[in-house]
Amino acid sequence: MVTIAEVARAAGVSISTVSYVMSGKRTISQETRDRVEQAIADLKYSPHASARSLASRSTNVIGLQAPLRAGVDVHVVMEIVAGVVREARANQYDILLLTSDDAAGLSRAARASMVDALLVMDIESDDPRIATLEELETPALLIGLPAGADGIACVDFDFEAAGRLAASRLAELGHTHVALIGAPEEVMARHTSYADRLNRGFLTAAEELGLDAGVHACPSSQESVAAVDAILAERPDVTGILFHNEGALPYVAGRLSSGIDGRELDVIALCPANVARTVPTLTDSIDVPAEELGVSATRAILQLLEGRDLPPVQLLAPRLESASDAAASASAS
Amino acid sequence: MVTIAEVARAAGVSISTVSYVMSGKRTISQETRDRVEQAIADLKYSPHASARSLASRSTNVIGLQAPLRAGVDVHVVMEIVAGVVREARANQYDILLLTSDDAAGLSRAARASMVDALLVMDIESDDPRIATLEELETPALLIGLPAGADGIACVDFDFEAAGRLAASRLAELGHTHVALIGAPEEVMARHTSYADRLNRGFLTAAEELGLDAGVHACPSSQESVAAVDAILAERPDVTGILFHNEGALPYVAGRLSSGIDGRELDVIALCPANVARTVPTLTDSIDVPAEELGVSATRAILQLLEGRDLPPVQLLAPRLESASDAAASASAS
DNA sequence: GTGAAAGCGCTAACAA
DNA sequence: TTGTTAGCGCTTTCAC
Repeated sequence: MVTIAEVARAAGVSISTVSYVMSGKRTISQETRDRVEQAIADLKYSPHASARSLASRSTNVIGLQAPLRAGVDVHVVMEIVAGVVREARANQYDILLLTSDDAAGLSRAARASMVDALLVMDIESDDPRIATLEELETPALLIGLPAGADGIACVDFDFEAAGRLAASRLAELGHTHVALIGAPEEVMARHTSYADRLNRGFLTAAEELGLDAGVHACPSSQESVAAVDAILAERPDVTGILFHNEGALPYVAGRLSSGIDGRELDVIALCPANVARTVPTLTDSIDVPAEELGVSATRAILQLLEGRDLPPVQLLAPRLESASDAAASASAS
Repeated sequence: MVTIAEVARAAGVSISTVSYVMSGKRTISQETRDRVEQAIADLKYSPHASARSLASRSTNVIGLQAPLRAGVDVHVVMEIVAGVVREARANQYDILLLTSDDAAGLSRAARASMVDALLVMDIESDDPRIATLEELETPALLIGLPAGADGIACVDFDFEAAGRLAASRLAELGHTHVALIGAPEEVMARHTSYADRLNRGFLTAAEELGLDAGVHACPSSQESVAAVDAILAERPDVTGILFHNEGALPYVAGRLSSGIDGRELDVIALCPANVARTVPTLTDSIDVPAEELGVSATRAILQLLEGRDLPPVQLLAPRLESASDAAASASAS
């Protein structure tokens, strides 16, 4: 193990000079800087992370609590995580991966000073972890939006606006009977924050627009086919659909796009653009900018770490993409 | 921040006693232990991770390099990661998440002493990161199996045996013309270790059994439907299929199970059991025990950390599950 | 522009 | 069975 002392000796300077060359917190003569940097390179020195964090009282690590189990929108979770890791690394931070469904894990990491900040995913409308986070002195940020206003900053995709956007788009297309086919029963039951908000946005906008609207749960399995058939049978006037169930999408996409029993349907899928692109028969879609969300959340928490102020809630606005746009951008790339 | 010194003062003992109470490396009288533990609880003390790792020269952190981008078997990756995190936590280790496609990230984490060991996923047959790992003094383990025997231990699912198993099962069912419909072109082209091995196992076993066999790439998108049709058109005698493409499975499952143009097909899907369970029309499947794989890999690297010996290659054996078994276990749970 | 030295909060000899 | 203390490798005052 190469230590800072060896680098200092090799460069013929003091330890503190080496430290200041690395941190840039002091002006150093060009000549000295060169010698030190040469020594660092020659010896392949990298500072010991723990020693550094013990002395500086910061770890340059962000704790990320992500839902890892298959079931809920795996692609979305993966992309958010990828965005978080990428943006963190771009700012000299690393990511400590914490298991979900575990409030204790959050305080453990924080109290052991393993992390400088916490990023928490998979938020429920009334999430028990929020109380834990509020007791901690560690900066924290939610990727999600719980029901109550609270002391923890939030960053998320604006699912409520997405619901409204879809409803008005369907109205614009002339539909009077619309349906949101969404998350599986379990997710709805847990009041996962995004499902609640999407439902609300869709239903309120539909009501304002005078549409006959309903929300329907849907399994993320092959059984989605039968489920969708049942929904359409039960509501024979429905011709406009907002579909938000990434797992079920592949099963039902072909069926929906070709219409059912001669009934022509317009389907708006709410999913990441690259998922939508794997389903060419889709008509419209609303992108869930998952990676961008991870990036935004990370930027926000980095702001907190710099002591800068932050809007308490930051929502990424939805954008409608018609299939022709998607095809165009796909062929362009 | 509560320090060990405050705990010591509160309990009326020296700081080393507190340390030894926590580590159990010294016998402590029951009375003293009680007082110390009480003080720890009262003050909500948790030891400072960096201070501890600086003094003890170990971090209790394992670096995990995982492929985070959507594209390759998202469910499988997630479950492996979940298994790793779970098993690591059960043994007092945390997981530092490193971005993939980045050999430099591995040595950075190792040389900064951020991790005690490295776990590397998404291995290609001839992976450039192996050379990097061999230069490091940090224990490392691959989840995957590169072509050449090398100094780094490997744990993986036995894809080659799975290929053989599928071929012989199809032979047993009476098929003489079989096909492996597998990963997308890009994955094959990269020589991802698992794809290479699956192909080899399937083809060699088929040859031994006198089957007419072929391997076909398949996109993980809706286009898989057309791709599969093309494959079946091109090889009109094929009636037995090993299907290994989780992304495409939902698109083609129904079609394959119902037979095509009156041709009856037997399809064995190679995918995690919980994915297979979401596709009720599947006949046979071979489980990819992804979470178990993560657990095994983590156990193996923990052994390395304890200085115990390890078999250089450890492969989880495939098991065939018929659809009736799967249905039975699903209804039992 | 540079150096000396006092910690940061622990662990693990060494001593009793 | 317990206490004292010398580090672990760095950052950052304080001094020049």
